[in-house]
Amino acid sequence: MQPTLFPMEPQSKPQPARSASQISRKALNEAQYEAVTTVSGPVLVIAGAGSGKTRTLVYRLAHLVEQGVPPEQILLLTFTRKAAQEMLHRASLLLDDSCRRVMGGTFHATANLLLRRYCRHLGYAANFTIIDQSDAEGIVNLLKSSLNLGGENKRFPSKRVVISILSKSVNKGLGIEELVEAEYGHFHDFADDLQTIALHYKRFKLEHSLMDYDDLLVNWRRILEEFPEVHTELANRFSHIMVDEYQDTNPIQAAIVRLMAAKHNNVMVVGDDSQSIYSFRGADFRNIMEFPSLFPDTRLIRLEENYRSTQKILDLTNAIIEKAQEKYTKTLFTNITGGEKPVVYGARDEATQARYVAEKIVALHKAGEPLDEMAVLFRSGFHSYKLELELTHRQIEFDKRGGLKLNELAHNKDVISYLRVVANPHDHLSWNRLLLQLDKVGPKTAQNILSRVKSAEDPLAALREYPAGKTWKEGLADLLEMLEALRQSGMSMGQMFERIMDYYEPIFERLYHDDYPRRRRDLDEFGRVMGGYVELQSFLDDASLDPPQAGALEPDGGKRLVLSTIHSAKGLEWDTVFIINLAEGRFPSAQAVLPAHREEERRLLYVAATRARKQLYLVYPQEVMSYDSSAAAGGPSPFLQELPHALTQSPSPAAWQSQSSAYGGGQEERPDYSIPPLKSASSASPSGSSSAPSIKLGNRVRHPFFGEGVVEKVVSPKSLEVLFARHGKKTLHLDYAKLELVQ
DNA sequence: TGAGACGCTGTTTTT
DNA sequence: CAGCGTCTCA
Repeated sequence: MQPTLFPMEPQSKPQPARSASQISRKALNEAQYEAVTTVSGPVLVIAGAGSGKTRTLVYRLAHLVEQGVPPEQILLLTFTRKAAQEMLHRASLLLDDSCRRVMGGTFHATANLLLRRYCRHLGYAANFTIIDQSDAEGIVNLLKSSLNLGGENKRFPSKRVVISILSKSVNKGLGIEELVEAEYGHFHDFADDLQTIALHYKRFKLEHSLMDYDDLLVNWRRILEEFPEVHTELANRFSHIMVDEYQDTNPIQAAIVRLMAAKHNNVMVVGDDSQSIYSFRGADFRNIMEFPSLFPDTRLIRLEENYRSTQKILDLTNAIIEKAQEKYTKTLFTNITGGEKPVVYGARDEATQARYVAEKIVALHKAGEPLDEMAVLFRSGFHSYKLELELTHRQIEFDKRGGLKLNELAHNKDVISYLRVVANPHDHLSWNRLLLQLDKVGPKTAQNILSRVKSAEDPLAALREYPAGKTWKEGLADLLEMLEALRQSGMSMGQMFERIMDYYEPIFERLYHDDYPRRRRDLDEFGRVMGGYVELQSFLDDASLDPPQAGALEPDGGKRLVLSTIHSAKGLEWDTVFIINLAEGRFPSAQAVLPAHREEERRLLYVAATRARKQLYLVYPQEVMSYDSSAAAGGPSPFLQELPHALTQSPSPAAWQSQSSAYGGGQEERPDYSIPPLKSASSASPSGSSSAPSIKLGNRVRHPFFGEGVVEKVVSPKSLEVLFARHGKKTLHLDYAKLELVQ
């Protein structure tokens, strides 16, 4: 996360082609070669998982430059900034450093750079602040109270839902009313209020020079659509455009691509409809299929040979996607033979699952597998907590990706707010946060102060004149003094951090008195990241657009195991992949009830499983505890149950012996539970296998966690559907669940 | 009007 | 378990 502004400036003269490399021909298969060398006109590449998509993009990049296309005229849009940099790096190895001058990054980061330059056309000052989702939610909160909405009504959508509705409305180009009717029927009564909030939200952002993620895209499109001279300038500037992960773009991004390519029409997009996993961000996998209608005479190229996984893994992933309701046929094949069938393992609970995975990793590592060639993937950030404990105990180093970001921690947000106010004094969202930190200042006072300085040219100066209450006069003066000091240029980012901490430290300790020592470490880490920047604005931009992972110090070169959400694992691959918590209620996520959402969850599993080169483990706990240690869910995910049995194997009992757990080893083992794979090996807990007397339809049964229930359905000789009084309907497998008949 | 205590609820994924 | 809203007291 170094400051990486991509050069926008001079266009260099065409580079003479370096030695005509035959690189491409040999290193590429026929379809890849065609994709690399088709440099004019629109091209759509449907690239199956592991089909050498990145390789193709990298070679094409090098090929273009080699053909004499000035790197500055190439625009590479990727899903993460890291992906762009990785590709530019690899292209520069193939050819030379000129590849580095290609303009590349995410849609959002590129929008940011362009808008800093052109946003004045839209009435925005160039020092606008980019806000993240929680900032956006903060605005909704402010509006809710100032507009007196939702107050007493408990059913009013939460700020989170409000923002997702507003965002969807923007991304899908639907009116609030329309959208609410279509997708949020239960909020029908609030459609008007939502409309009001939407209006004020928009106004608030404009008045205070704030842009959210959607604004970056929408405003990029607007300057292209509404300002022909800007459109011409930009469309002329980029002669070649490439877009990666096109299946995860939304209609706005599609429009941007169309407009940016309007002059030269040399645009290649790459993607895989089976791997579309961002519909919550407005993406629609059908977008990729519509590309040819956006660009007539599109050349369609399919990459279908998989170079990543063994046939045994591919058989399973094909089976996963085979079940998809809607799919565009694409047959993946590989020439990689051998390997093991994917392993399916039902652990008793999360602790056992963590232990199993950790022990397996240790064993594989001992057998020579480098730690960084293994990864553990999961649906949601918190799914790995137990495993993190286990790994920490065993001193296995890991990197966690996805989940909490450094800039999402409240105390780091505080620090960001000071800087934001310096960069953009009209940012009332940040002002509000800072004012609330003053002792004796609450929401009312903060609003009063802000409404008075609203129209001031220089809010800082205006505040100094403000008739402060005597209880908080001093606090305000200190704050202003600190901000004034930051505003004087000449301070390095490191010095700014020091100055902020001088002021903030006592406030910080008061605010977070229970655990400020722990939080202090995050702040120091944050300060170090900040110290790496030269420019305040680029630090703030990156803090929103490319936030560093919490707890992940910059890589020290040591090889580490990777823990990652599936979303953050997109595009990556490892020898060995564990997918954990593949359990009912967790994956697919319990929230995914609509068919379309469940379909996306299935694609998510597909993405996860196709990350594996040699070995794949699918693991789930029989019981999942929720935070208050009641049973919440558990048992194999429906996705697992529908997979053909022949494609997977159970772990051999000898493969891992239950040693004393690193944590909770002494915990009373609940005698009712046997560890499934060991059960047949008779080492199961004593009373475990005595369960499952013949249970019939209509019987009352007792389950150790779910309590009492009635058998509703006998699915198979070994599995039942039981309706529990307190936990609803569960499907239980008699080999795993200990059920007692209740007389 | 602000601060702090208490009790209820709901819990993805990311730019 | 945190992040709400609600309630009470200063």
